[in-house]
Amino acid sequence: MARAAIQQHAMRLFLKRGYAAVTADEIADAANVSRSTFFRYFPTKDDVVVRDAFDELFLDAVKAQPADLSPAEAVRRTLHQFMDSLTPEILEMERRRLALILATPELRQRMLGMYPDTLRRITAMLAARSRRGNAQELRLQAGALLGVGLAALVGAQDEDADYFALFEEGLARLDASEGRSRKKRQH
Amino acid sequence: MARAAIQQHAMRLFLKRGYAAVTADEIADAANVSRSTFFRYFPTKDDVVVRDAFDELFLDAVKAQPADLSPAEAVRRTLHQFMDSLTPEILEMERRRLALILATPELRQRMLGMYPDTLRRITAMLAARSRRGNAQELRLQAGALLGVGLAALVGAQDEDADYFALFEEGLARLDASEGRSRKKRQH
DNA sequence: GAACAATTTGACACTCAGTCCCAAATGGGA
DNA sequence: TCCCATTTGGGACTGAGTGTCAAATTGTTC
Repeated sequence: MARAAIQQHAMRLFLKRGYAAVTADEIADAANVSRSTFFRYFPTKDDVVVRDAFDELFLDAVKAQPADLSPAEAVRRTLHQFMDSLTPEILEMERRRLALILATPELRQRMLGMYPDTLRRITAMLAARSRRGNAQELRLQAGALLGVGLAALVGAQDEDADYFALFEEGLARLDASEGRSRKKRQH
Repeated sequence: MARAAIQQHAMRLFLKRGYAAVTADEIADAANVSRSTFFRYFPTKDDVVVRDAFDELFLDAVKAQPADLSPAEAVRRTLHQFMDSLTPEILEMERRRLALILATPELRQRMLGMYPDTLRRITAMLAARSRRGNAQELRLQAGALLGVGLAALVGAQDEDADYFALFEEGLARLDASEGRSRKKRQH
């Protein structure tokens, strides 16, 4: 209860006035909890925004894709499934959350700071999917996927383009350049 | 003068007692400057460590590699040249700096936070080398290189292996998987 | 329903990074 | 020597994050 209230009010305030302009005290007040409680639920202010309920689900969904798909293709399909299955409201909220992160230096940095961890999780997911290939090889595949994500992120910022579209395009290219030795199905 | 003194004393203290345990005040004292001066030269405490004199040089050196080399191969060669040309003392200092960054969450995060910027600079460098290929394509190449770097970084941490060795191995693989359409020379 | 234990919450004080502002020092020219 | 500009230092302030301890809440057992 407290947790949800904090997150909700925090997002509302952040979106209205910008991340930096809202203090932890204010959020706590708005959510009717004390500052202490705020920091008990969210060790840092960043956590309120950056903590993502979806990437766990997302990785599980990729893991569940047919084993004969290349990593890039498996990610691409999962992306589609998510876009299709999420309600428009949730999708819209996620978009705004992502936009806030990208527009705020601290949050962007925080998200990028999780890359090593994300890479480990992707590596583990790939290992579960293929169960062949040594750790270093799998890490490189994971790094390639993250590299595409990063390129999409920067592209989205610099060209003011859609992140998901760029990401998907990048995945397709990655698939084409590395996936020649794997079977492919059509989408 | 002040700048160098600050950086020197800061590194000495960080390496001795750990990054978090040393305050900006202490560093300023040790370097015989005021706190204000410290923050005038280094906007954040991180900057003292993370600010890298080499990556500028490194990118320039990659840019100067023969244009018929693949990006991965060009980077690989530049890496070799640097390892060979730097004095052992400087190389050792760089290793310790990197080790400090990797071992310190704040610094690691800070370094990763510069990835978008690094990607842009790599993209610009690739554009200067090839002058063919659209922005998105070049960004993806840059992303691939950074992905390899990230994989090496994580591998170095998790397997307690040498970062540079892993990075080079990753570059070789990247070159093999993408560079089939380009000429190659032997090292 | 009272008494009790455990967990959650709040209040408060503290450290430290980072910002701002203004006064003192420094260091060249003319 | 005087003047100007740039560099330095000295507080004072904000806000994030930590630690401690007491009060409140909740659940349990008799």
